[in-house]
Amino acid sequence: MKIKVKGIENQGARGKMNLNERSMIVLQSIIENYIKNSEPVGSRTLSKSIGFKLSPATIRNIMSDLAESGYLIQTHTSAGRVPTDKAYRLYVDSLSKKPAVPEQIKQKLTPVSDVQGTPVEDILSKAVHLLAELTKFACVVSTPKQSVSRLQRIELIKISEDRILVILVTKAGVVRDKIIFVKENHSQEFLNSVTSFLNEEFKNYSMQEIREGIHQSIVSDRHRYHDLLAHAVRLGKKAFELNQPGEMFIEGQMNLLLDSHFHEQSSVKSLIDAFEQKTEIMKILDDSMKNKGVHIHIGIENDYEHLHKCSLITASYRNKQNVLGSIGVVGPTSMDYKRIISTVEYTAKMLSKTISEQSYD
Amino acid sequence: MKIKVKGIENQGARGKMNLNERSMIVLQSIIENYIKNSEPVGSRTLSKSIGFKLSPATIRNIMSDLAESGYLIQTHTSAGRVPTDKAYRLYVDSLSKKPAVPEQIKQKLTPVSDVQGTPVEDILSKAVHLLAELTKFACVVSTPKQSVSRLQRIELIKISEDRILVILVTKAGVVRDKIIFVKENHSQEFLNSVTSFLNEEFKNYSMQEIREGIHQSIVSDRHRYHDLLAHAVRLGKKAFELNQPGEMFIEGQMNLLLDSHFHEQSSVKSLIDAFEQKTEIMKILDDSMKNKGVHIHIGIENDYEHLHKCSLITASYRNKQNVLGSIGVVGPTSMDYKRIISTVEYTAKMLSKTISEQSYD
DNA sequence: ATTAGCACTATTCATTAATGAGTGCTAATA
DNA sequence: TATTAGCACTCATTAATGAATAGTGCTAAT
Repeated sequence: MKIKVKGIENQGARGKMNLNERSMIVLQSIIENYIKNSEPVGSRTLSKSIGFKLSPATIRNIMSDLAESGYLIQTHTSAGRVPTDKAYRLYVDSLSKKPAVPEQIKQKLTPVSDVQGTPVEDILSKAVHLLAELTKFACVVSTPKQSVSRLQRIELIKISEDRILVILVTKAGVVRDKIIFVKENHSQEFLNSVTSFLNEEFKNYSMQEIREGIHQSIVSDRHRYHDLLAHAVRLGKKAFELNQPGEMFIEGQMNLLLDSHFHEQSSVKSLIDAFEQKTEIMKILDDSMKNKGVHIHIGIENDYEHLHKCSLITASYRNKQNVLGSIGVVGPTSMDYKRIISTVEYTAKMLSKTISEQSYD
Repeated sequence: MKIKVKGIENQGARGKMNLNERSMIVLQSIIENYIKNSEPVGSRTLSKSIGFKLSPATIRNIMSDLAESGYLIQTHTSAGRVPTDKAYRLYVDSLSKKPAVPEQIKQKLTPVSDVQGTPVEDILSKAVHLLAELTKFACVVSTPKQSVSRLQRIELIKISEDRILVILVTKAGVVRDKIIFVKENHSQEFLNSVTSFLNEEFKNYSMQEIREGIHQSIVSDRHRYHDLLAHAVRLGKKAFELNQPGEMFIEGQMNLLLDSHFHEQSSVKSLIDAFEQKTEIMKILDDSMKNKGVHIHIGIENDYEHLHKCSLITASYRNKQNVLGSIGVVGPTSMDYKRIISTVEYTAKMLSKTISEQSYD
């Protein structure tokens, strides 16, 4: 009892603020050590690897305090200590300035911007592939959100008596096609009139706006062409209906299995489920579109239970007008945050740049 | 020495033909046992599980012969026996008639055919997903080969001053879009003329035929429209250039890692490489389009070294006119061939049916 | 031709003991 | 008062041992 109290007093003395500078450095050192070797780190090892001189005994005291404040845990009594999610959070928050992107990574990523007239999907797929190769973790990227994409062009092509091929080209350069079924047998000429009407009316509007405004439009313009309008609206409604729930490309799942941090069976199985589900990871990607910069979700911070054992680093990409989607890395909580964060950030930047250059405006 | 010879004589006596019927049954029994439990099978176990009465000793003799003929190997002296690739080959070749498809599998696969106006890619992706779920292995499917696809419709859409969006719709219902860059600033009206010329000229021809014939065409028709033709050919050449090297969807890679047969690290790593490479597996899928029915590649039979530890079961799918691509399963050499073969076959059939219904003709 | 019996072999499993990395506490030190 | 050295203690990992087990191959009997 007495002893416990003394320990707490000690901690109180050292940590007048949230954490005294020295213990902060120790914690940082532990984290970086653990990230590197993925093994619990003990006081002896640390005493050597740390910058300045400090005996193992002193470090043990500090560690003891850190453990009590919830930054470290022990897997068992006589083992070294392992950082908690709380520690990682403190660590990434304290990363003063984003570290420079290594030249090597920059070079590897140049192929992303080296594309002429490539479909956006291919660019995304290339980017996520490279990201997986660089980070050695699983990576995901969401395709541009249809709802915020602005219309560049719509085209209606008669395919057969009852089928019309709808082509939507967005400003971002995404081409979406879908086939709609109709009862009436429209001529291609008629479809052309509808097409040019829709193009005039809706160019530059986002899909969402179009979907919401398509009724409005009838009302105000009712007088002009009568028959045309009725059909145009009917076709337009079908054409602009959102069909895809939003896609996601995944790469490098395998990397996770070979990773030393995931040697436990259970957490791997969890992750597999998470990737099969898709929706939960998609949610995180969508969230990441709301704010600028890199987003970091560490272990337990994730709502989704299957992601409790891993961290996600995400960043959105955009063209000149809009935020389109986001790209991210899924790895163990003990990933090399410095490196991953800067890599993700840089990749997203390159992606934005490339897609912006390809956009129409 | 004497003994060895005696063994060979024994084998000779039993196997007047290639393999006497009884040893065939024993081999079959061993294989099925090993497929089920993925553990070396011994004479005692077999003596019980085999249909008719046969003492362990007799079975040992038979096994010894089979081992000498290269159908079985032992991992070590006092272990049971394990079938070789040669044995699996004999086994699948002797599967007299394709076993019936379990009702359960049929039910699971009905969703594939339950699609109205869905893009072919989505159908493929759904099929391969279901196949992976059913087989619990990794599954692949190749997208319809562009070169054999027949043209239903081509459309040229002016996107910006120097960019034209090309839409190719094939009979199979695949919509391919690509953007081509041009120097001249053509009007949309002009593009429309080119479009209808190309459509008239090339409808129902395969992409390959079109690519080969596009020169021919100029020559014969030289007189008709002059200026138009020159441009049409130039644009057409660009438009029909094959852009994609042929895609492939992969699903269920993770299944392999959880599989009991792949407990060795090395073979998993090999497979990962094989999937990253893609080209080698693609080759096998392409090969499978040349002949009807199910194709089976067992372990060492594969040219590609990384696939030596696994088997591939593939089958092509088609629409009414053409073989379009193929779908397949990648699993351990000790997979349940009966089940997998029939499942792949049935899936391919459903796929063909579904796609045929969606084809235009 | 088949089988029973026996000697022999290699794996697997549990037990034990030795090693070593690490902690916590106390007492000495600067 | 903060730091450090020293010591007892804990627990995981490793290696060694031996018993149990599943399997084979050979020989002799049926």
